[in-house]
Amino acid sequence: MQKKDNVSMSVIRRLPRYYRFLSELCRRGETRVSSKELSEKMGFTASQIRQDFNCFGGFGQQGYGYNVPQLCAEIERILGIQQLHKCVLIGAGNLGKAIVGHMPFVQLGFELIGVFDNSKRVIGGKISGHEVLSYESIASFFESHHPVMAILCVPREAVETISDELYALGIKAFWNFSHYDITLKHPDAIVENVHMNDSMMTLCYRLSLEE
Amino acid sequence: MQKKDNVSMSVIRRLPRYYRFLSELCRRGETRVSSKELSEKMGFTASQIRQDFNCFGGFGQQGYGYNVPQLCAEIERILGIQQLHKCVLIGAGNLGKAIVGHMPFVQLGFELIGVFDNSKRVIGGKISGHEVLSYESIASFFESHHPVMAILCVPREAVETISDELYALGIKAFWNFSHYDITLKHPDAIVENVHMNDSMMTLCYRLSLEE
DNA sequence: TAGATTGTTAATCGATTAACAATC
DNA sequence: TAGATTGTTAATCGATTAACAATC
Repeated sequence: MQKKDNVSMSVIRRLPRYYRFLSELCRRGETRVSSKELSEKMGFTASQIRQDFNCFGGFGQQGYGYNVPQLCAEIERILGIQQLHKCVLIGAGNLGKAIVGHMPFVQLGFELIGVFDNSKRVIGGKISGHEVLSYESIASFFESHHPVMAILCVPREAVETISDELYALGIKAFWNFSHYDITLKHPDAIVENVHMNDSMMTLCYRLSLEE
Repeated sequence: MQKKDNVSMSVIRRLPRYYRFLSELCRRGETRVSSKELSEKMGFTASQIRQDFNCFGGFGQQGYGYNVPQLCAEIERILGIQQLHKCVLIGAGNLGKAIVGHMPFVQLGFELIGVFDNSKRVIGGKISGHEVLSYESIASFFESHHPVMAILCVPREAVETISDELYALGIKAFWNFSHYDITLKHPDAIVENVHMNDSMMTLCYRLSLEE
């Protein structure tokens, strides 16, 4: 039942994966799972799985294993998914549209409260039920709504300016897709860069290895 | 000048990042850089940087540092970026369009040779200069063109079927975006899943920590 | 009780960092 | 030559795995 307070990033990054698997088991109505079964399904070792869960407390029962819905709920709680952090998305191009249309925000702990663009062509239109607002009005929007996270889907040239502006307006975290190869740096802000370029180059390397 | 043949994935995953930084230095006309300078700019330790480069050979010169264009070229060579692996993209929805329009394929070591969809509405149309082909014709396309990598941008329900089909047709690698939370498993295939969901949940966790 | 499986400690493995001799 | 910086070995650190006592 001990509870580490400095859980390593290696563990944290595995949590969403556990959550995905356990949600699926839950959905199928499974009630019970052992670290051994999970290890076979997920490709981690049983030992690692027990270690990971024990960073947060003893969720299992000797001789039985883990209760699926309970474990699932615990991980959901640890991830803080019930909190619905308010977020905005900047850039209603194809990538922005794909994310607005297909990201299950609420299931991931977020609430999308605004979509912004600076192009007259799209402002005022709707994507997946969200009206596209003018980026020019974003300061007053922040004053009244206080979003904490911004998803950036804007062109390369615009990233730096926009992230600076949003940071000044008090945004706490960025999820940056914008042009695949920038590294955002803002003191105190949480930045998650989705480096598509890097991941594709890694793929290139691995293909090259095979000749 | 020793050359490890089993370079760890931790090192490989840093290579694209080195490449991005060095390309930028190159572009600016810098000719020389030391591991110390790089460490300050990139946030790795100088020691790690030297270790990393030395997995592949001695690219530097004592007392001088590294020659920027040369080092950059070496990493490009290691990553195999000049090889232009043929790839196809499946699914010409918003995500597919964003990727076709904005991924600098050639710079990343790939050549996009076909875009496929199964919707009559988009087949025959063009996105960023690429004609959208019918998914039904993909088998014959494979026979004549032999792509090695497939980018999946299709709905969740379609992922499994499509990946099975392409694997049977001889595809060697998948870059799977399709619905953010599937884990593709094909024996022998190289699979790179872009888990947007997971990355967003990690962000949620970190935001929750801050209250 | 016997069997199963956790929680937890100890051992191993691998990756990062420090140190320094080699050398430009 | 003196100063700088690599290449490389050794030390440290952290993460994973193994082992097993606790206990359901």
